[in-house]
Amino acid sequence: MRLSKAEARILEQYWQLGTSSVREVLDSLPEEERVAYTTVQTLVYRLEQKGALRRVRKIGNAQLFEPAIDQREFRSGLVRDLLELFGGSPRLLVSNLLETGTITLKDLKALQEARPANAAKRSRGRGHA
Amino acid sequence: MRLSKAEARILEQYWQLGTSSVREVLDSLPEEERVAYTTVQTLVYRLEQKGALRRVRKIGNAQLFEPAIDQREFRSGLVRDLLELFGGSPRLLVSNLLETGTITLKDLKALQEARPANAAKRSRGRGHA
DNA sequence: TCATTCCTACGTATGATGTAGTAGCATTTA
DNA sequence: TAAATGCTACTACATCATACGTAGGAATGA
Repeated sequence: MRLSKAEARILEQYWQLGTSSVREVLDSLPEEERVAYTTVQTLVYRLEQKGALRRVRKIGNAQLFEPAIDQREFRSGLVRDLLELFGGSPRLLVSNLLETGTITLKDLKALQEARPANAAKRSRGRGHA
Repeated sequence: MRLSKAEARILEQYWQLGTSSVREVLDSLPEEERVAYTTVQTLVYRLEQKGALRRVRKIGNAQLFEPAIDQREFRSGLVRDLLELFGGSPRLLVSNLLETGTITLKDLKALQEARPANAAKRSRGRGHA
């Protein structure tokens, strides 16, 4: 599933807010990103069509939606796509982070210590933040 | 500068081939990605307009192009964009790589050892792998 | 030189995306 | 209950991206 930038932005809000209406999402956007109600609505519909949101129930006549995909999985997809442009090498990607000073060796060390060995196994099946 | 996926794909070929013609790029694409000559041409033109390629000279009546931007810089831009969707946290990004098993602790260790401390300074002005 | 081949310039078609408007039903409220 | 408000569903439309076709000029070779 491929989401556009604007769609991803809305989905982000849903992850942050949890189940909510179009209106609530709109209101949650910072001033600078404010768009028309129907613009958000369209994006929400497209996200629903793509299976990224699902409608859960109505409150009054407002339809509530909630995320239907996991943020972690979504991000993994993004990373996967990006990796294609790094010749499939995650090490090149991390190298880039290091070279541009985006991340430091200290950061890496911290990550390693936070994740002693069995890290990979943890990744499935628990609620997200 | 923002490149589409297809454009980025063509630019990749240029980085690999160096100075070359539309025809050469087309021929260099693997079977599964083969498209029409004019499709590549369109992409090359757009890349030129965006300043990612520049025309260098003619051989016969074929125009030769070469990359006008650095692969490393380009990738950095991509990573920067991606990071926005990780709440700007490179550590979250690397966490994701670890959690999905895309990269291992061993990889990280290797990277760290390959780059003792002065890593950031090395990043400019040498050819890539 | 004349046919063939190749390249360029330009144009077309289609689908995705960003942004928003309108009509009308549902809900709330005077 | 009738007006006001809010939400949904549908539509509109401009722009971008992908992909390709065609016309015609340049180069090549017989």
